[in-house]
Amino acid sequence: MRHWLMKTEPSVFGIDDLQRKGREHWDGVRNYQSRNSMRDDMKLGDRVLVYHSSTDVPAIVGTGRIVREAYPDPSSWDPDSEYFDPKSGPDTPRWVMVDVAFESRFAAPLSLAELREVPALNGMLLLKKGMRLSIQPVTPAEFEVVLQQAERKAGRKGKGG
DNA sequence: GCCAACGTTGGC
DNA sequence: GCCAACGTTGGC
Repeated sequence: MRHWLMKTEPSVFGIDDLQRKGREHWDGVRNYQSRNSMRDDMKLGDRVLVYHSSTDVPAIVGTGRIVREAYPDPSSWDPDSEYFDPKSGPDTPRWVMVDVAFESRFAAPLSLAELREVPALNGMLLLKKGMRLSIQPVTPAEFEVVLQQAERKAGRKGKGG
């Protein structure tokens, strides 16, 4: 089983939307490297960190799980979609998506700034300068540390500190 | 195949 | 809104 980080803009689709819907097809990825990750490496049951970008406080906000492996993204040949790509068609799909199921929503999101303060996450791709990939591999150790940090922060919050 | 110009991402 | 860092495009 692999671990991933998937970015999303909460103004478009955030962890609250994922929780409400239970699962969602992750459409709109238009970067070849991210597409290849989804197409070649994402497997059923893989775990996902959900990350909010382009928002006041960019943060990891919860977790999900891959519940359907890569299949063509129909928004790529929908002229009315903001994700439309004239080079993609039903017979020649250029872009793929996966389905992600909601798993958890952190009581206290872990902001980018907080993540940078965790020594064990020094090597995390997300924290590297210039890293813009919307789909990133995460090591099992990093994934575990993130969960621990989220629990720790939620615990502090719960005790009023 | 090079590379300049342009577009996008995304934190700040 | 700025701008650094990338990715893509297209002329040659």
